[in-house]
Amino acid sequence: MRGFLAPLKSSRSSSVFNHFRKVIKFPYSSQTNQSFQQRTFFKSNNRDTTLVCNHKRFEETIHIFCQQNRLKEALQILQQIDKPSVSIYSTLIQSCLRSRALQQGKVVHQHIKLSGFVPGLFILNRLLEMYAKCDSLVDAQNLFDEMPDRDLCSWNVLISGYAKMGLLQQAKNLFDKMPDRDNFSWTAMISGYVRHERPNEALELFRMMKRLDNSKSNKFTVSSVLAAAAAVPCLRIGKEIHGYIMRTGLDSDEVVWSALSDMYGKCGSIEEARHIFDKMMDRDIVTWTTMIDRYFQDGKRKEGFDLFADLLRSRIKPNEFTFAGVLNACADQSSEELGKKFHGYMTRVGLDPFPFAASALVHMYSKCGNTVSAERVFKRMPRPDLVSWTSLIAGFAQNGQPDEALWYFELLIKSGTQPDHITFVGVLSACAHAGLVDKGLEYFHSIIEQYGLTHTADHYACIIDLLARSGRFKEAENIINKMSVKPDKFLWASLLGGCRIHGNLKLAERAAEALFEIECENPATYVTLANIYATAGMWTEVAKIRKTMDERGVVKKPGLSWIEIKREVHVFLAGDNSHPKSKEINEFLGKLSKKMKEEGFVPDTKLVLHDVEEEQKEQNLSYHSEKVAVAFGIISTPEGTPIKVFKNLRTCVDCHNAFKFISKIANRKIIVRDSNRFHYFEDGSCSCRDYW
DNA sequence: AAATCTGCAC
Repeated sequence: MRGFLAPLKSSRSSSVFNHFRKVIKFPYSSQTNQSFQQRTFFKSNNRDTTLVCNHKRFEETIHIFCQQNRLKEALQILQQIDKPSVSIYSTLIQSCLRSRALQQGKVVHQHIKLSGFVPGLFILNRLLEMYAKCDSLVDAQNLFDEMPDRDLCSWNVLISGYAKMGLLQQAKNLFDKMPDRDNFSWTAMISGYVRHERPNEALELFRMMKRLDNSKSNKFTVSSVLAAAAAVPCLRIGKEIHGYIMRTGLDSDEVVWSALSDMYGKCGSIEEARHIFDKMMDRDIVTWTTMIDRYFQDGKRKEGFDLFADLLRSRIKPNEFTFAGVLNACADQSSEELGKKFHGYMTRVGLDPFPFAASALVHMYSKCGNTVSAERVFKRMPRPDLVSWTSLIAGFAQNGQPDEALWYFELLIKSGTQPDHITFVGVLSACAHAGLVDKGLEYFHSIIEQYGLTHTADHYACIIDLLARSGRFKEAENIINKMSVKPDKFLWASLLGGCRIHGNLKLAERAAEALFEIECENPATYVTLANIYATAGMWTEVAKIRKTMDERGVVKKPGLSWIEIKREVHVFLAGDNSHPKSKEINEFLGKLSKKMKEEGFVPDTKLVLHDVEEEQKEQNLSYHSEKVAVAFGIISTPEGTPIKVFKNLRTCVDCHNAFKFISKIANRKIIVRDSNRFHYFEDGSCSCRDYW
């Protein structure tokens, strides 16, 4: 580069020029040619230097433009050269491949054909790869068929291109036809299966490979096959491969170790994964991120954050994937303060506009109930992708801002982006939150009619939720009876919930029966059904359900609520008085209850089985966990501060009503996020129009 | 001269 930029000595340059003048076409007059040189050669060098135009320099210019991804300019210069060398073509094709520029790649291919250059296998394979990677398999296939000679590489490039696109059958056909196979062929085929979620076929192929020719496996093959074992997931097979790796001495590569650790993590053996992680000599950011995320997915938040802290102390820099995982963990426990800290860090290192990281930020702020910040992050994104749009829409929907959610959806459509099935989950739940049944139905039908997508089980669950909540059971049943996919547990649970609100006993029994078949261990189904019977005064049935629960050993999960105050998370369990301020909280709640009764609050006594907590309440002053958390929030923050509380289960009806009164009496905005939605209470009313 | 491990939205 430096040599190229340095001016040539004039005496030498003229002879070089003469040497090449025969093979260079000059479409410009000498005057224009002069300015052309300066324009192309010295973009990055302001020195006014006299240069001689020669073949070599044209080629070097092309190399530089390719390095800078300035394909258009490189192609312009290509037109000036009569007989480009192999390396020029190779550089150009590689550059097209890198920027996935199919059209420019075709121009180069055309140039090769017209220039009379007879491409060797090297160039042809490059072209083949370019077509395969630009997803233009028709061109790749045509070229492959035209090729007079093919080597292993040609086959492999085509196979790995076919396999990556998901055309596994075609790839397999090619693979079977191959005269000879090397480890590239095997790896391409195996990783194709893994990538398209067919791990068992990948493992089968690996077994076949071991049987036919053991020497063909290398670090790439075993990494792929470990990913297959992780995807099943099957610890036994994973351990077998681990043994194989040790026997064959393939354990010297970092990526293999990384895949190994990942396999153990995914197969549920996190200690073993950490053990391998600790033994690794040279951990890269992928390894770190994998390990940290594994902890989070295992519900081990503390270990995850601790490891992240270790990472920040190391010399390895976290990337946007790392932050996406960590922010997701913040979102799960709604730690806005912690999330903000990471946001600040991301801004400092310049990671915040990356789509992956920005979407995670939008998600985190939404899950913490801060749609203002979520929207701000979104608006700052240079080019928001579909995931960011969907995060924002879903965030507004969950936060009781359906108008904003639908407004952003319309904006998304106007921007020309095609929504996907997940976007519509957000849209439909926004309609549910707003009680917009007909609008919801309209969107539901538009999924197929306007957007050419198919209805997923999630869409059906959403629309049944919407119809059942508003008591439109006939329509709900009609949809269920002619659904294109099997109704899942979320759909039945929505229907059951709707039946509870409207006291539809017959349909409730159908829903509960279906739920018992899918997951007989979920206590929520028993409790809801019992409550429906209780409301109808059918006490024998209630007793029967209690008995069945005992027999099957079904236990209601304990309700858990938490609140973050000054970066510290306080967790409350119903009936648990271990918090240092327990006495104060109970006193406050006692006073509050009295005041609430005066204001006309009637505790809901019909719901006998909804909670055991309920029954004990009057006797020992043990309150629902979310009530305790709210009370603690009120007494530990200055007047006027909004209270944000989170619960692992769904908020109970009684508390939902109580919070309306509390928001008025204490003059506080109360925000409760339960397992699946937000509830906003202000001055005696709640924003959720869909709740109970 | 081609490839292997992480991964945001419901």
